[in-house]
This record gives sequence, C-alpha cells and structure tokens, in this order.
Amino acid sequence: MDSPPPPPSLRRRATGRATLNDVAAAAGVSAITASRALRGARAVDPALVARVQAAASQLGYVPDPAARALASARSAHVAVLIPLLSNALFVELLEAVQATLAPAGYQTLMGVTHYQPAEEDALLRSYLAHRPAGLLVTGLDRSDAARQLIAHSGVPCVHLMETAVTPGIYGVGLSQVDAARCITEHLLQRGRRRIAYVAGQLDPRVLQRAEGYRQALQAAGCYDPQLEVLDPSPTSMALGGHLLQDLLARHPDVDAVFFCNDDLAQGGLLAALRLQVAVPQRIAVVGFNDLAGSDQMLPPLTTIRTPRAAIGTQAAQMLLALMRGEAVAQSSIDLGFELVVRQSS
Amino acid sequence: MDSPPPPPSLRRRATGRATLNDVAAAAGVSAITASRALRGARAVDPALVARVQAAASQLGYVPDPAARALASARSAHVAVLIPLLSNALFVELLEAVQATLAPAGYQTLMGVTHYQPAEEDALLRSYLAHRPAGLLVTGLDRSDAARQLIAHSGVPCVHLMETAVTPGIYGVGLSQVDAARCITEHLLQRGRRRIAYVAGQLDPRVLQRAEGYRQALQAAGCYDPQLEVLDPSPTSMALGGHLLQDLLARHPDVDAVFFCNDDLAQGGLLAALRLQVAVPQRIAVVGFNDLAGSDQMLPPLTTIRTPRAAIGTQAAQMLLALMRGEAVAQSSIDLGFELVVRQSS
DNA sequence: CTGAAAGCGCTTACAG
DNA sequence: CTGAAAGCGCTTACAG
Repeated sequence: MDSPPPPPSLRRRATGRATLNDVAAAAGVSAITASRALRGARAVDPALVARVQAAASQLGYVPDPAARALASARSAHVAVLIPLLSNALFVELLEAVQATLAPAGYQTLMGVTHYQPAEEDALLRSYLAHRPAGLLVTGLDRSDAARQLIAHSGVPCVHLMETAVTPGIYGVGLSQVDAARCITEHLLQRGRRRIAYVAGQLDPRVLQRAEGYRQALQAAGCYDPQLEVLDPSPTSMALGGHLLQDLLARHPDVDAVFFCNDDLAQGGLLAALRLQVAVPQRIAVVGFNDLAGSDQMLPPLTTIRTPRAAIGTQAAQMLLALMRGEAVAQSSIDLGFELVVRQSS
Repeated sequence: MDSPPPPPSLRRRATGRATLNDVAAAAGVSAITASRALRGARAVDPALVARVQAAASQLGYVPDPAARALASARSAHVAVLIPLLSNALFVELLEAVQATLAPAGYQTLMGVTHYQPAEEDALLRSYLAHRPAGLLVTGLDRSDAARQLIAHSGVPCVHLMETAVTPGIYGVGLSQVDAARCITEHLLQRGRRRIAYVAGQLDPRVLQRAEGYRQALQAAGCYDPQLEVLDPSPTSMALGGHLLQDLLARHPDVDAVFFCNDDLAQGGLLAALRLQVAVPQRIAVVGFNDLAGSDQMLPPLTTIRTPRAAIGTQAAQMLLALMRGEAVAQSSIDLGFELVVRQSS
C-alpha cells in the first residue's frame, strides 16, 4: 500500500495520523460524507457508510477531539464538581458517573471544591471556558455568581445528592432531612430519649440532617439544643472519637448518638470500645451513608444507606438526555434511602 | 462602549465569546502579537503586553482550549491511569497530581483500569487519541501493547508508585520489596517466628511485598510457604477478617500476620477483637500504607507509611518538566517509606 | 520585536 | 442522499 508522501508544503505540521480527508479519499467520497458516515448521521447511503467505515478502520482513523470541538462548538467533556475526594461517598458517586458517561463517549473532568464557594466559582469559570457538553455539581447550595455562570452558560446541568424543588433545576438525590428524621425516629422507637447529634464539616447536607434530627426530637418532645454538637472541622474517625469523649464528659446522661457521617461514627464506636462504654447498652450509636467498614465494626453500625452509585448513574443518564436535547420526564428524581439496622442501636 | 455588531455573515456561528481577534483589535495589535503577549512568550514589547492584557481582561477573554489544541497539536490534558478508586491510596495520589497540575494550567483526565491490562490498553488508546500533553500511569507492569502505545505516542510519561530501573523510563515511587522486608524484619526483631503474609488483590506491588517478606524470612531461616496466603479477591475489611480467621484455624501457631494492605489489616484487627485473639500478645498484626483509621484501631496498627502525596506531587512535577522539554536530573526518584510502630506489634 | 499568511482537522449551513 | 465552500479560534513557520 505504498502511496507517495504528500508534498511537504501541503502538510507542514501534520501529526502523521490519518485524517478525515485520508479516510474520505480512501473511500472515494467527500470529507463531509465521511464525517456523516462515521458519526452515524442519517441520510447516508448504507453502501457508502460501509466503505467509509472500512477505510477508517483500515487506516486506524481516530477523530481529533480538538478539531471536532472547535468546529462544532461543543466538546465531549463533562465537568463534575464534588466537594472532597477524601469522602468515599463522593468517590463512589464519581465512579458511577464516569462509568455511565465513558461508554457514551464523554470524558469526565473532575473538580474538587473543598466545600469552598470561591473554589467552586473558580472551577466553574475555568471548566465552562472549555465549553463542556454537560455539568454535574454537588448539592443545591452555591454562590449567586456560580448560579449565574451555570445559567448563562447554557450548558445542561444536573445537581447531585439532593432533590431539587425549583423548576428548571435538574437533580437526582434524596431528602437528607427525611433520612435523618427516619434514623432519629428509629432511636426514639428503641426507647432512647437523650439523643445527641454529633457533626463535623457542617456542609449543607450535614445541616439538613441536623434539621431532620431536630424535627424528630421536637415531635417527640425531647429536643435539647445542648445535645447538638456542631464542629466545623473536617470529619475523620479521630474526630468522632474526640467528640464522643467530650460529649460523654459533659452530658453523662446521653443515651444515643447520631453521627452525621459513618467515618465519625466508626471513630466513635472505637472510642467507646477504648473507653469501655457499652454500645448499645449504655449508648446507641448510629451513622449516616453506610460507608465501607461500618458492617465490620464492633458492634456493627446502624446507619442510613444512601444510594450514591444509583445517584451517579441516574444523574449521568439524565445529563446524557439533556445533552442530546431530549426532554426529561422528571426534572428531579428522589432515590430515597434505606435504614440499615445493625447491632449498635 | 457601543460597538456595532459585526455583519452576520462574518460571524455566523460565533459563540458570543470574546476572541483573540477581538482582544487584538481592542489593543491595536495583530492577533499573533496578542497571542504571544497572553502566553507570556518572550520578544514582545512590555508596553504592548500591558495593553493586550488590559484588553483581554476588559473583554473577559478566555482562550479556547480546543482551538489552541488544534493549532498547536498539543492539548492541556494529562491522562492519569490508576487501578482503582476504591483504594484510598490511589485517590490521594490522584489528588496530589491534580493539585500540582491544575495551577500549571493542565487538566487531569482520570482513567480507572481495575487492574485489567485490557482496560488499561483501551484507556490508553482512547486517551492518546486526545493527544494529551502528558501521561501518568501506575506501576511498571503492563501489556506489550500498552508499552508500545506509550513509546510510539511520543507523549511524556511518568510511572507512579515504583522505582524504574530501565533507562528512558521515568518513575517516582518506592521499593515495595524493601518496605515489606523492613516491616517483616521488625516482626522478627520483636521475636516473632511464625509470621504469615496475608494478601488480596495480588497486583504487582502486592506480589513485590510478598517477595520482600520472603527475603526477610529466608534470611532469618524461618520461611514457611504454608504461611503465605494469597487470595485474588479484591481487598476489604471483611476479607481481612475472614482470611485471619481461616489462617488461625489452619495454623494456630502463627504468632504474627503481615497484611498486604491496611484495609485488610484493619479488618483483621476487628476480627481478632471479635474472636478474642489478643493483639499483640498472641499475634502481632501489621499492615501496609498507613491508611485513614489505622491509628484509631484497637490496638493502633503498626504499618508502613508510603508517601503517596509526595509521589503524586513529584511525579507531576517531573512530568511538568518533561512536557516543557526540560531534561530531568534523575529519571527515577525513590521517595522511600517509613515504618510506623504502633501497639499492634 | 511584529505581522500577513497558512493551516490545524473537523462540522455547519447552504445548495443541488 | 451528497458535496464545495467557509469557518471554528487559535499558533506555526516564515519574513521583515
């Protein structure tokens, strides 16, 4: 298959890779027909499609994403903004998103906001400059600037983890308030009355859970603001242990602790073991999210299982539909949660 | 600042965003001068640079990455291939890489191989089609096809986690063999003789650790192949617990267990607690990597701390140098490890 | 130090 | 159903 190299002047900076023109020439059609055939656009003679595809695979043709993005003014990138990578929840979310988007031909661009609105704004600005085909952001709370950027960009956007109420806002998630109310009611049903809520990080969802906790306790008539421990530090097992120890020192009558997240709860459980505080006899301990290891604790941890993989998958599917310009049946999908009762409560 | 809209015919598919030409016009220079001024290229009159920058920021100009990639045949993407997202080690690596690359203007494209050579090959093929400016891959083991793809692509590539020996191969990591030998010797020094190695996943680094374990025990004359438990399942706390229980049932005389990873070791520690096997009195337990929570265990876990954040940072810096075409002093950097002795041994 | 021309590899919009 | 032309927004390579 020797073909004379093109005169140097004609491909000064060529990369050596087969180009759409090469494919078209080999198939004996015009570049635009080759383009249409390869993209599976309608209105191309099946015979030509076959010829073009054969030529493409024979030449090992791979379309250049940059050229495609420039010509069509739309890239195959989807930007995903998550608060943290150190919380396994978001990693699982990201993994599900990527697993759904990749087979559809989209590249996931991950951005970490560290729960800082300013970082989110900066990331949004920078990612939007790349004209992503779609956008996935975590939660509904963000700066006005961020909201404007998203709205004005015209880029389809789906919100993760919470359920949207505003029309025109797309979201897939669950009601953090309901889930927190549910697990608090579980503690009440078990006869607990001095129930503490111990939280770190204090991001919007952690505060929503505090709200659910409050609702349940107020309804039962045993809400005590003193038992609400809201610590802004990042969560960790160590923090969970410290907060539990402090809490028990200040309020020895506490009979249950609802940790805002499983990492805190796991640390609390280990601290209880260390301090010889019997769980669930003296205090019940519950967490949130059902992270890895919670089922291995001593005793195994009662918690709320959140469907983050399903959230990631369905949000990505919703985004895929929006990017194709399809109408979406429901703009907000509530995937619920599951109370997982183990031996710690 | 009313300027008449350009005739429609001139910007048929314009995106509405300011373009380099707009900036150049506003600054009263040519497009190429504006381009050079904005990229900080040498050989531009400082006065013009200032004018161009003023015009750019006034117009809110953001360069189009697709156009830039197409014209220069090089994107601002760096592809990073890691085996798994469910191992916190790789997440931390990725985070460090991204934190180093982002300020330098590079986008990180993450790919997960699931330890499958075929998946790695496919990802490499697809990422390389995007002409990334650089490539970061985990470990040194891969298929011949993958090796060829990387070599022929001409894209600078740095290998993570291990130390490269082949000339022309760049890498930042540590000697897994040495680290495993070190922690095994620690157990020997503590007087342990029936030391088991319990591993899951069985990726190349886990097998290198097995090698270090063997070397130490053979040198001490107490290597027993029966005490090498190599399970191909993915690692988890639950698996660590099961493997420990099985091991103790089959070999009640085991006096120490070296788990190939901290998640397994944490599960082993919790199982020991459940089974009332005294640690470290009856068996010493050690892990590898020093993951989150290991210091919170009961007893706290002795382990090897691997410098994954530093590995990510330095590998990214090395790649940055290679992408700039700079020579790199050392093609392979050994960042070592640290034996962290806690109460489990 | 600065610029006019050409080109990167695709797709859009318009004809036929 | 197919194609010739123009253009996306930059940068390269060449002059001056």
